[in-house]
Amino acid sequence: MQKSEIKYQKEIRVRMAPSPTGPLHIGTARTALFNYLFAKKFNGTFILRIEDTDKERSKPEWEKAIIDGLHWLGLDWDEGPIRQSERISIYQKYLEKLIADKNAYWCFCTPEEIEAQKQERLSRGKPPIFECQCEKKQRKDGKGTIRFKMPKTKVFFDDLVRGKISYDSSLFGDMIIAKNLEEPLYNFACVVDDFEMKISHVIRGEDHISNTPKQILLAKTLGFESPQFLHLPLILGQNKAKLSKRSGATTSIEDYKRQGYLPQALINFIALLGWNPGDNREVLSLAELEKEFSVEKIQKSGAIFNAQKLDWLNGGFIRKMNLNELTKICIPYLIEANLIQSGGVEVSTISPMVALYQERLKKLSEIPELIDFFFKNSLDFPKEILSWKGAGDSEVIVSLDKLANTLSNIEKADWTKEKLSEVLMPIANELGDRGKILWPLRAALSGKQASAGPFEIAEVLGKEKTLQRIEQAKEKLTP
RNA sequence: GGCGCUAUCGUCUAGAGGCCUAGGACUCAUGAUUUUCAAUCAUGCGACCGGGGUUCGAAUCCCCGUAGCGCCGCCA
Repeated sequence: MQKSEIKYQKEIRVRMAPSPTGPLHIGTARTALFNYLFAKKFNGTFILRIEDTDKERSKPEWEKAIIDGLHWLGLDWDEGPIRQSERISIYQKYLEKLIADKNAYWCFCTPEEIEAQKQERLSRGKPPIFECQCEKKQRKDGKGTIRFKMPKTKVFFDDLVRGKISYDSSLFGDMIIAKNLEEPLYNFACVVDDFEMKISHVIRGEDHISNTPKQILLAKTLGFESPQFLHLPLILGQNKAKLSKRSGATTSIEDYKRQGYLPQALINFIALLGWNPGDNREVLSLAELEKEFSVEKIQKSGAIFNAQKLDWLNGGFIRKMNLNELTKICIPYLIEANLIQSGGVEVSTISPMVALYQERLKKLSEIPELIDFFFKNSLDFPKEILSWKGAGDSEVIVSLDKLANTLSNIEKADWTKEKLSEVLMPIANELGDRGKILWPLRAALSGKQASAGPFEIAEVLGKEKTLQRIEQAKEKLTP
């Protein structure tokens, strides 16, 4: 399939058009990313348009959530947000023109009549569309809708990633473009705005592909030149269907943030879902994406959301972070886990603990369970954890005694992991099996099967607490 | 049901007719390192949907199947 060429002659203007009916969806975020990258690539303008024509479902708090999410991801726009709800008079003008020109008409059929006709057509193997042939001037409830008189023709368009696509509009029916003069509907408002805002390229999800011919015909009727279209493949869930909350997948950016994913990781990941830089690089920053982005490399088929790869990317970005920055964003998780009080702890107190787990962290939300032992006065764990390679209680007690004796001789001022290692390693080596002493130490200090190393933990804990925990471990083993 | 789109390891992908014994990444397995877990490094497992063409030669081009997905709202 031949891909069509991007028209450069006019100013590049793209838009991101979410409807504020829910949190920022991962698919919406990806559409935003590609629009953003496209604008950057061609030195164009990126516009944020809020499609809030649905009065019932649109909520200001969702608009805020979407805007916050976009900011968090670092996807900033050049114009907007422009709300469709504030442009009703513009749509009204075109609606009146359409009606005056007899390209649109009022339909007073009832929902029941419409449904009945669709069912009837479906039973005959025809597309379930509705054709209004009524001459009604009014409905009992006084309500009606405005329908676009769909021209019956073949529609062709050149999609920037899919190439030539054609449709037969005689299969469409006269679509409703507005509930009334004050309430335009998506397909119509979208066409008017794309024209009014001089949008040069419409970059959106593949689920809009079948709206495209309808919008092209509407635009043509209104005398508008249609923008170029670029339909992105869908993000799929494990079930290979469009990623949805219903199927149990996490879909909102807010939830990913809450789980401790970094915006860089999310951006990197969704960029790679359906696009690649043309070489083997996998880890890319937004700045690098801006530099490398190319329409030619956009995939045609949908991509299944692979959370394991996201985790891998996230872990990588966490490892590269500045420790203080990392600690700051970890603190809310510690507060939520009741390990520390809000506002009561300095970053410098926590950062040494975070430092020990920076390379073990995949998501921020894992930090409380990893470092909780630092905050406790006594550790609650089964004594078996202290045993290295099945050593008996008495054997472990011997090791712990030796540790207590050795460590108590180290000056508080010398209490660094280097010094601890210097003192303890010779002893551990003498034993032939370092684990005989190092494992009980680490286990006694952390109370965990797996943790950071004993010297590092001891350093953060300090001399007093270290010795105290060794004592507590001994008590556990003494009947 | 109609229309449209898509089709390479389990997943994300490289591949523009010979460079393909199909490359990389995630996952998984094994090993090295190591006091544990990570991290890191090394190795391994693993795919061209099927059938016809075209061609000296096809993962790549064409056709036909098949499958999956999307849309068919007074939602966007």
